[in-house]
Amino acid sequence: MVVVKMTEGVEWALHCCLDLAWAGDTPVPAARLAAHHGLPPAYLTKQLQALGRAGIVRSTPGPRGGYLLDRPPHTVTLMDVVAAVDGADPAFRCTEIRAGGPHTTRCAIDTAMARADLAWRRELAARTLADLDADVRRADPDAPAATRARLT
Amino acid sequence: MVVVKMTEGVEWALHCCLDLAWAGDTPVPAARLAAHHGLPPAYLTKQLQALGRAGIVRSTPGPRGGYLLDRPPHTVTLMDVVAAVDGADPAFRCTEIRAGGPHTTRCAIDTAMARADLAWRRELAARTLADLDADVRRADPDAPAATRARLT
DNA sequence: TAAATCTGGATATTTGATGTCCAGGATTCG
DNA sequence: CGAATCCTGGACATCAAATATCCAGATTTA
Repeated sequence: MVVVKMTEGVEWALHCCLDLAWAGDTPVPAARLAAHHGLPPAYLTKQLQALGRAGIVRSTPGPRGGYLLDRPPHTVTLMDVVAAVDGADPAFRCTEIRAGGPHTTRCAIDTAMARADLAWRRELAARTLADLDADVRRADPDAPAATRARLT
Repeated sequence: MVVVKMTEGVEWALHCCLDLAWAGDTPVPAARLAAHHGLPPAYLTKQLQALGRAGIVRSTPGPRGGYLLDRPPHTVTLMDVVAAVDGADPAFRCTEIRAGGPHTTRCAIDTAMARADLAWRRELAARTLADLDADVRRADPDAPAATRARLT
């Protein structure tokens, strides 16, 4: 019974994006990202591919290949990542059709829910990977370098 | 693949609460509410019971019994209904434990998500059944009376 | 007492997220 | 060139939660 539900995949994707931001221009194989977080590699692959289709991440095949962040961290919002992995479908679509006339007026409940959903998206769109990076450095300045070392 | 997911039950519960507001002090049986919306009666019952446990709705058994809204419409927020039906659990709990020290610092991703969730809840907590009623009357002044007539 | 209605638990069904596997293609290195 | 590494994409299996059904009681009205 969860109100705002996000797939686990979003959490993984966000962590991986931050990891890739720290890894810089060194490709990181999906298997290493998965191992770093203790995740099933075959499933994490799905999220990475979704990020790739969204243009957030880029991949290079072959030895020494792997994934790279394909855009500067300050241009990738959390909403971008969420939309890439979980889709950008409307959150709440009320099925009631107003019976009053020929116009299909939007149900009042639907409107209220859409407004709440918009507030949620706006909040996520206002924060980027660069913001997360800054937050982490504030709490633990060594964490990014340590992660980079473990991944590359 | 839905980002903000709410159970269908929430939609039903909201519609029923509005219906009960319009029905005033005349009890409406669950079966009639279900028929009005074309919903499975046995399942709608569950949502109504949840609303009852939350003190939003009251029930009276026996013939001429049914459900009543138990609080003035302007005191029932959409968040109240959502919490009653879907629970008020934390929306996003990031599993990463910071490795830096003895403190279990909250992960930056978790914090960002919590902020977005809060914005969503705040929006829902800012609107009441009375607001919805006003919206509906603005679009179709006769709808409340018509619904009341069909239900009582 | 008989009919109407709610209560709450047990249980089945369905849907979507989660997880696995594999055949194929691209790239690097020896 | 050949082998190893790595990604791609689809098909499929599993599992948890929402959805849906049913029923044996309890309560109230008439």
